[in-house]
Amino acid sequence: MTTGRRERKKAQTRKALAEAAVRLFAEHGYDGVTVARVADEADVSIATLFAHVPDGKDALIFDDGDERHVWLAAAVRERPAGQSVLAALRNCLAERGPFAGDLPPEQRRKRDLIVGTPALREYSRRLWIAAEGPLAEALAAETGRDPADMTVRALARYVLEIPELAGAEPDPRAALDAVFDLLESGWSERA
Amino acid sequence: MTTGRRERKKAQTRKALAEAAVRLFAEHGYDGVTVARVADEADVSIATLFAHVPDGKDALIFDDGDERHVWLAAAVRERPAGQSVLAALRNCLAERGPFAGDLPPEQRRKRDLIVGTPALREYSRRLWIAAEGPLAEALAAETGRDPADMTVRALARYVLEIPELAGAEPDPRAALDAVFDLLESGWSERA
DNA sequence: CTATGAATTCAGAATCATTCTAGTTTTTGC
DNA sequence: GCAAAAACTAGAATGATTCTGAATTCATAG
Repeated sequence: MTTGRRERKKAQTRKALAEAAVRLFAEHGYDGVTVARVADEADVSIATLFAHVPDGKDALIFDDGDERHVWLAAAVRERPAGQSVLAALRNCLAERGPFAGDLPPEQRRKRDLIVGTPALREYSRRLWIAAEGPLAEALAAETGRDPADMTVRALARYVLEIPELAGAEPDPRAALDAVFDLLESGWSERA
Repeated sequence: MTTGRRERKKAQTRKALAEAAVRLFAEHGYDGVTVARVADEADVSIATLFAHVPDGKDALIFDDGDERHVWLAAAVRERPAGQSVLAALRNCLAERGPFAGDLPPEQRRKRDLIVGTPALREYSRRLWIAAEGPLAEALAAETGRDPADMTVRALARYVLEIPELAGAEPDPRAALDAVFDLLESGWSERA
C-alpha cells in the first residue's frame, strides 16, 4: 500500500526537488536562489513545491530527517547489555550527521552546505530537537522514570543539541566526546 | 554624548514600538498582527519601524535583550568567594527571564506572550544563545581554561538553553534546579 | 547664529516566501 | 470504463523585508 505508482512518483519528485536545491544552493548560496528557481529546475510549479515541502525553503534539502527519532530510540532500547544509555547515544551520533567519517563527495558537499548556511543549520537543529519527546520517553522507559521528569527531558535535549553544538568544530569527533563526557560526569567533577 | 535629543527620541520611538507590539500581539495573537499595524499604532512608517528593529517582527517586543551577556559574565566574575560558577549562574538565572517570581502584571503578560508564541520563544532563545561566546570566555577565565575548550563552550550553551528548556514547565523554578543539578553532577551519578 | 553634513523619516515600488483559489489532469478502487 | 480522491497548475493575494530617492531634523564647527 505504500508502493503504488503514486507513492513512487511522489518520492521521485521530492528527491528531484532536494537535488535541485542542493545543487543550486551550493552554487549560488542559499540566499542567491529563489524557490521559484528550484521549482523550475525540478520542473514543477511553485504550488507543487510547497505541497511536497510544507515546511518551506529551509526544508527543501532535507529529503529524509523524519525518522531520526526512530533510530535514536532504537539505539537506546536495543543497546548491548550493560551499556549505558549515554554510551549508546554517543555511538549512535558518532556515525550520523556531521560526525560521519568519510562520506561520498556528494554527501560531503551537502553537509558543508548545511554547516555553512545559518538557515539550514537552524532547520537541521529543529529536526534533531523534534526527536526530544520520543527520546525522552525511551530514556525514561529504560531507566525507570517518569517521561515528564525534567532531568530526562533535559538530557534528551542536550544530547540532541550536540550536532549543532559540535558539528562545526575542527575535530567534530573529539568535540562530541568532550560534550558526552561533560554530560556523563557533570561539571563539578572537573572544576 | 549619549544624551542628545536624537538618542532620546530614538529610545522613545523604540519603546513605543515595543509597547504597541506587546499590546497588539497580546490582543490579536502574533500572526494576527501585521508589522504595518504596529507601525501605525506607534505612528511611524514601515521603513522607520525596520530602521529601529532591523531583526524584524520577532524582535519588536524585545526592547532590551542586548545586555544579557553583560550581567551573565558579571555574575560569574563577581560571584562570592568560594561559590562555584554554576551556583552563580543558577542564582542569576533564577531571578531573570521566565523564572522571576512575582512580576508586575504588565511584565507577566509579556512573559506569557513570549512563552506562548513559538516565534517569540525562538527569538528569545536566540538572544540567550548570543551570550554563549562571552559567557564561555568568562567561564574559561575563571577556571583557567582555553576559551575555545569544547567543555566550556558546551557548558555555556547548556546553561543558556535553560530558559527555553525549563521556562514553560509548570514549576519553572524546580525545573531550573533539576537541570542545574544534572549539569553539576552528570547523568551517570544518578543512573 | 547659521551653514553643512550626518542621521532620520517617509512614501511607494520591488522582491520573495508562502498561501489561496479555482479549475485541470492523474491515479486508484471498483 | 467511471467516479471519487489526490496531485497539479497558473495566477492572484498577503505579508515581511529591502530598496530608492527625496524631504526633514539634528548636531555642531565656525
